[in-house]
Amino acid sequence: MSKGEDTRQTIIDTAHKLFTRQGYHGTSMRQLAKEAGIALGGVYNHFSGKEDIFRAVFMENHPFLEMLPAIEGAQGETIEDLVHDAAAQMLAAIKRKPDFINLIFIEIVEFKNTHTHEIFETAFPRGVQIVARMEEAQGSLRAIPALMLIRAFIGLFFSYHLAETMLGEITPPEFRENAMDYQVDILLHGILERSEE
Amino acid sequence: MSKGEDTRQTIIDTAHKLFTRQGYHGTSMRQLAKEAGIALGGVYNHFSGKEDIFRAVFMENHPFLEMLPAIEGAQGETIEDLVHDAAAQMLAAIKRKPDFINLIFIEIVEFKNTHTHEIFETAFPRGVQIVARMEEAQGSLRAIPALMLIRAFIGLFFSYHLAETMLGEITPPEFRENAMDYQVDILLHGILERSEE
DNA sequence: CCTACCGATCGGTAGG
DNA sequence: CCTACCGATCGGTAGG
Repeated sequence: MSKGEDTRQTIIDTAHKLFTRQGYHGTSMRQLAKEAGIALGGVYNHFSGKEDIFRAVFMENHPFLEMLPAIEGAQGETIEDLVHDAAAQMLAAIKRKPDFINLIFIEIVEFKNTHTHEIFETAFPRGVQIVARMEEAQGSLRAIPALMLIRAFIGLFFSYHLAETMLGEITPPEFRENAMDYQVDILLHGILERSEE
Repeated sequence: MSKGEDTRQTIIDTAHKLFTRQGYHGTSMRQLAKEAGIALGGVYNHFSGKEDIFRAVFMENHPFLEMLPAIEGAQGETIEDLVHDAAAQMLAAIKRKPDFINLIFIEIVEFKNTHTHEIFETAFPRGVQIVARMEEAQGSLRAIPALMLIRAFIGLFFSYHLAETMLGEITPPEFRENAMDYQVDILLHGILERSEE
């Protein structure tokens, strides 16, 4: 990696850290430059402006790019095993980068989703492949469009993460203990055909 | 209502509109004052500062205050009817105030949830009552803690709304058609005891 | 509730 | 002529 690419990556990583912790407008170019170890003016050799930096951070760290591999790499013989394994990997991805979903909030609040279509263009083909895989194994699944199943699955993690973020420190423990297990259980029960087990 | 209270309310309503559309840091005190029809300095006769205004907006317009009545007012003989009716009312509440959830994003990104505990203190007792009601009617419900059922139900709407916001304009229609119906169907199937219907 | 104004800091750019 | 970056400062705006 050249010196220039290295500096550019340092700026992106520093911006990612600061934006998710302090928000976009809450982070100044001066603070960003200082923490990245370069002068303010130097930032503009790599990016045309502040929004250009957010765009790069968003493209490199979008939650979908963490979630898709977790789903794609799920292992298991039965649907139950597949979903449980995918859920475990999603949970691990969330814990690895606990505030990566903040990027989506910034994108919605500050940029009105103007960058989301770029992410979607790269994520969509991979989503199609996942749908195809699910439809192959659809033996014991209920007759629900695969897109709706994926949406329910991904939605479960967004709402789980949102609830943990919002309520984590202020709710009684029984509101959160084993919450993920229960939510996955409800989802599984909701998408599987009823059968005599 | 006195003149002063009227002005205060105008500031809150204007701030609510601007914050949800432009974000917190994206809205200046000057713009807020101008759109509220008063001078910049006059705002500080009603609020101690910008954060104080957000706090008032947040307390008056928190999504929970829209969602709780929708759940509390649900009508129906069976669990299915109750959930379907509650879902319909939640959906109506979302459509009435399409970007009210942005307040939560601002609270998370800009304020790190510092105001959420205030909301929770007023919302919690009402949540307890809903739990009690659900446990009375728990005949055909699976053995899942009522708090987990409420969490799944509320989470469904957050993730639905988030998906609509993020993907609304850029996804093919089949990703969204009847999405709410399918998600409610999956939830219902997931929380109801299997029975010979 | 307004006019007038503050210390400081904002995102971005100058020449070298 | 290139790259990567500097110290200094631009015109405007932030909350108060």
